[in-house]
Amino acid sequence: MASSTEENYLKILFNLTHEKGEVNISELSSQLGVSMPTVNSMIKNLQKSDLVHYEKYKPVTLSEKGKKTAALIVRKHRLTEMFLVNKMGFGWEEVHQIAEQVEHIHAPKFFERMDEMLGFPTVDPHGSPIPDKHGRMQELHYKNLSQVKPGNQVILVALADSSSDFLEFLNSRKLKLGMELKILSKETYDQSMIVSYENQQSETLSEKVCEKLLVRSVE
Amino acid sequence: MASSTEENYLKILFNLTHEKGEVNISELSSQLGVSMPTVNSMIKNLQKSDLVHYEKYKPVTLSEKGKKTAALIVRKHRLTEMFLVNKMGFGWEEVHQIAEQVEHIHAPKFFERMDEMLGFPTVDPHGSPIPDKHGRMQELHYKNLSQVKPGNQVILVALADSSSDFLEFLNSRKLKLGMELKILSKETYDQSMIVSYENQQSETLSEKVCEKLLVRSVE
DNA sequence: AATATTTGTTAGATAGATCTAACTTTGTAC
DNA sequence: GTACAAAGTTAGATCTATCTAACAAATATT
Repeated sequence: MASSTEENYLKILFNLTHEKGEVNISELSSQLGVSMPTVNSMIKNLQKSDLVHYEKYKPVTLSEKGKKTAALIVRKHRLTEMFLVNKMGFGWEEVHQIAEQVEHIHAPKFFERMDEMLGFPTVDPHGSPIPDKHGRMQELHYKNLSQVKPGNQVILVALADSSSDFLEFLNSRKLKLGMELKILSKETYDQSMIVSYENQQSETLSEKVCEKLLVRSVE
Repeated sequence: MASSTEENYLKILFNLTHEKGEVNISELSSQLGVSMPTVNSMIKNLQKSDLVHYEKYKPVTLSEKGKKTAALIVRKHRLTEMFLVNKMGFGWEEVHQIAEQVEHIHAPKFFERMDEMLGFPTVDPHGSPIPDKHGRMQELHYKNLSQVKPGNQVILVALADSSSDFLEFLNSRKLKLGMELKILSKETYDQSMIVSYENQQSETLSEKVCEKLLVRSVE
């Protein structure tokens, strides 16, 4: 069984694979906050356990076994976040650090009970999909708000950044998942957007923010 | 901050101190499932961090700092067990292994929320006291059933053994905390007792079992 | 009291996860 | 296409938590 450390490598490998497609040693190194030689030697371990494919100087990829293992850790993380928000009254900006620890607990029944109590959710509080108990995750490819043309109306369905800083920013602007957003205009100079929502509130959102807001069109 | 390993040493030290008064290296060794030299060296570490007092060939004792640290770990363990039973529908025989992992999570708010949701319980599902958030634990000194004379009536309030084997045995005899028990007779040969309870059910309980059932007199 | 048993200690080895320093390979830029 | 920068690797050290083997102290037994 993988150690917590190995589980973290697999999880980050899984997330980076979905975000950027390719994962190299230096990216892992900075995401994990450890030196490159450390990553290098750990990747060799994971390779010995058939969890990753690796060739010198090439990007690292998860094996099928590694993908499944990683997906099940991500599942535990996201179920935990959902449980903390929906059953324990935490704000979405508070749950990441806790889930980061709970995800390493080995107790299938514990997570099955969470799942049941939550009514088998398919996404977490940040709109990220929750892999099923076999480690299968539906790939969701949403547009981000910065690609939407002024005049259009969309629904905020997920976030490309779940850092507490960003979540607190969204709280301060009363932005929540599920909201209908109307793009009023876009500034050509800095790509910032003026967006109105819900109770006619309207806000200016920088390009940096718009890129992290994932949306789908209103049917 | 103490590692999970150190936390386990402190917790077992705390529990053994309350159960047996004195704690020696060999007892720790068998309870933790590690060799005596390992315990010896870890105790020296804990001593450096002022968590225990130790002199060669003498029993180990917790310092004030160690007591508090240990009590807070026990608090997390017992709150978790209570949460699993009362809020997540687990049986009392299933929760120990899970709590064993959850107790090492560093997230004060997580346990405060559990505490609130549970209505600030003072004992866990096995009747053991839950230390408060300052690490203070009320000492409960219950009699055990084997010391009760035939003819008397008592209430089952706690267990001196929370192993799943014992808990499953209690399940099979429908024994639960809070039940009123009447001692009908005691066998002089093997100290086994015939006890009746609730719906007039009556059972023979061996001395070994009676010693693990903690009771108080009916007022 | 002498001896045997249990308990505890010391020394030295190992495995996991990390680091720094030094070197190599790959990719980029002029 | 050489040269520089970025990315990756190797070697060797460190720290934690563990082990076994050998020895020493304390306790129990006769």
